[in-house]
Amino acid sequence: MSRDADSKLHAWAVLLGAHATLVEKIEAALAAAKLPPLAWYDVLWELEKAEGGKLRMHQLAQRVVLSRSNLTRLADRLENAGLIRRVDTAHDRRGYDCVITRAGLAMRGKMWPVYKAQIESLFSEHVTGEEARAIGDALTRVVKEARGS
Amino acid sequence: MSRDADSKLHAWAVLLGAHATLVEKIEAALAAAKLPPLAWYDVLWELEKAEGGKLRMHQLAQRVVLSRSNLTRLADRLENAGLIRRVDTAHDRRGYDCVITRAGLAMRGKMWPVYKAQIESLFSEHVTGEEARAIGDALTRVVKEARGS
DNA sequence: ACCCATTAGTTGCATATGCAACTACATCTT
DNA sequence: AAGATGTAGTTGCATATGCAACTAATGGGT
Repeated sequence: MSRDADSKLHAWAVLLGAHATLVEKIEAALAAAKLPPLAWYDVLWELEKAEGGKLRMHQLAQRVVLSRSNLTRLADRLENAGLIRRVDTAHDRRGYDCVITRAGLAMRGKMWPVYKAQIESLFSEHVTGEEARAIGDALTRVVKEARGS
Repeated sequence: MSRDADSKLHAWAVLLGAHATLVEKIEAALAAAKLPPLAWYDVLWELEKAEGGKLRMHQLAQRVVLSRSNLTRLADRLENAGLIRRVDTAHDRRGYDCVITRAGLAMRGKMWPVYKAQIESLFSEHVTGEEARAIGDALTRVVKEARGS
């Protein structure tokens, strides 16, 4: 039991280290290809996945796990770059829909191969299929609990 | 094979989400207990683990995965708070050793229970021992490769 | 011994981030 | 239908972060 507890704390520590190391390398690869940072990718991807390519600001903030104030400015930059647009919604005059533009779709398309290549060489290559499934299952459960309750 | 590739990409995506979600919650818990952020904990812990409670700046930067410039200022804050000290090393007049102070040890001791409680309720509770071992093993390998080559 | 490339660490600058306060609108309660 | 309460999003401010340029010291090659 204490053995288990230790291996869990250890797993968390290693997860932190792996995250930091890989994200740093991925950001470097994107920058080297003169592409925007990972945060931009996340926003574009969430929008592209969403029904009609649009989401409300607060939904987007939740999905990319950013404070709302932070998302406001991130959205400013993306809008400035022409990759998204803010359009008024019919039903709630307080808020907007963020919509991905044609240029946004193109940019995500350009970022993905670079990103994917990094994930594969840094992560996938060194992880077995079984481990990947364990990671996916376990962390899906973790996220669900953390957000649900 | 494509099945495997997908589950690996998926695992990475979930890992990113889990990291963001949990770190956010842990930071909130530390702040609520009027304790310093996670980054401070990392520095203190690396120093405490190290031989003689001291490390060179660049070693510390590597271990906490921070750019050197960033570590300079993080160290400033910690030094300012009396938790670490910078002392000249005998052998290299360019650099310093960062040493953890008595107050630094005490602070890490105060932070750990709060941090640990969060890890357990957010992570350990929802992960089996087997999954934890898979995560630890796989990501240890990943980090080693990413840093080694 | 001397220069050159390298390494350690800090700083200027631009950008990114979170919190709390704010405005504007929506919704609930009575 | 009016006022209280809550929600959407933005902004001011303080802090945090990375990159590139800088200073200082080391070490290797000749």
